[in-house]
Amino acid sequence: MRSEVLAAVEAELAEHGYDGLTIDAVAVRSGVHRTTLYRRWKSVSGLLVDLLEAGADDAWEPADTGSLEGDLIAVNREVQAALTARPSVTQAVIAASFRTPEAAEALTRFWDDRYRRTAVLVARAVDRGELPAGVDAHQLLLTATGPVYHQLVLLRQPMSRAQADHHARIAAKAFAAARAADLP
Amino acid sequence: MRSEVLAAVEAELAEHGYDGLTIDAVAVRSGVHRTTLYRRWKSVSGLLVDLLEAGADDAWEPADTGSLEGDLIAVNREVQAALTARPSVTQAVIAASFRTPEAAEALTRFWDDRYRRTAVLVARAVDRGELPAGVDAHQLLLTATGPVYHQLVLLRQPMSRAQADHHARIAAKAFAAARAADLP
DNA sequence: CCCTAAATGCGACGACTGTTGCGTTAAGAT
DNA sequence: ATCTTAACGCAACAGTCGTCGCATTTAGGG
Repeated sequence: MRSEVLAAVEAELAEHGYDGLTIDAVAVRSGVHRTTLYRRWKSVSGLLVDLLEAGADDAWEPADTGSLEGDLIAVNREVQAALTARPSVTQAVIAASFRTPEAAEALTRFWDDRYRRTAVLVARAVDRGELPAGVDAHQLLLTATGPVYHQLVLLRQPMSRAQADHHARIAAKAFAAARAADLP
Repeated sequence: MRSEVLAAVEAELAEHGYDGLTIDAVAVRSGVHRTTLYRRWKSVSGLLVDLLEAGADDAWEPADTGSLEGDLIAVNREVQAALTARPSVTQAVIAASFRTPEAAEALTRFWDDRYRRTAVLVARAVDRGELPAGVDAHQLLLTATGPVYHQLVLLRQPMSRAQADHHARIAAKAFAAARAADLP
């Protein structure tokens, strides 16, 4: 039952986008009654939150390519792919997060978890001597991923995978350069 | 009449936020009839778009501090201030942009204009020899402002002015470092 | 096999949003 | 001053969203 409903949500999302996503459409497509949807998921945002959490891999961890630059490129490619997918569940939940607090909380929980897990690649880079100890992992990841999110979500302009790669390299070099500048 | 309505929109925005912003509330507060609001502004998004365009300074231009780093810091401080203001019209329009195409278009027009104007500080830096010719201004500005937007709008976490400054410095150094790396 | 409780289907209802037709008012031109 | 036109106020209306009461089904335990 849950899977049918979530599949219907995804299909509706692909066809009509977030602003065209309605409970009734999900009901008729999934064959589940309106009332049941309202009772179990409360709202459209609730459906999207469940879809997000259903798609969240509990075992997810960032790729280990052997270099900070490579790791950041891998991260940025995942971000770019998630935001340009059709339909993009991430984009939909972002949209929903501006309407209901539940979606906003689910999204911050999701990102909080992801950024926390991704921090290990910074630790690895420190161990390799690519970065100085004490680097703020969140700040570094923000430098790498922030431009990608901003371009694709807020500015609503295209960003190729190559450009996403480039921003990853900029972040890697910027923080490595900071280290070089600290040396005598 | 227009100014009273926009003032009412801003006041309602401050009290109830975007998701609590309703046409009726604006009508009673401004003393203008519902129907008139629907006819002239079409929707809540229309009101916010008008508020954004009313607040947009036609003569705006980025500060000229004499250095790329200083200029980017000034830009990031404006962004940070706009996003943490109470109420933040920018945040409200961003929220509206996920519901109606009109708001999305108005927002991209606004940012397109701002980023285009801000590009002059990159040209100045090139003239001063701080940056190599041919630097992609948009990419540089994205590196500086992207993290600020992402942190404050999507991640919904605080970012101090000092942190915004830091991201401006990172961007300045990253692109300047790229130039140094190109030199023999 | 039956009994109980939880979940679902169903129809109807109230609340809210946006629209329309019509009368009234205000502004500008001759 | 009068006429014309556009904008506004007003009330009623339709469509949609979310909720509620009740009947039906399903699952689990005695």
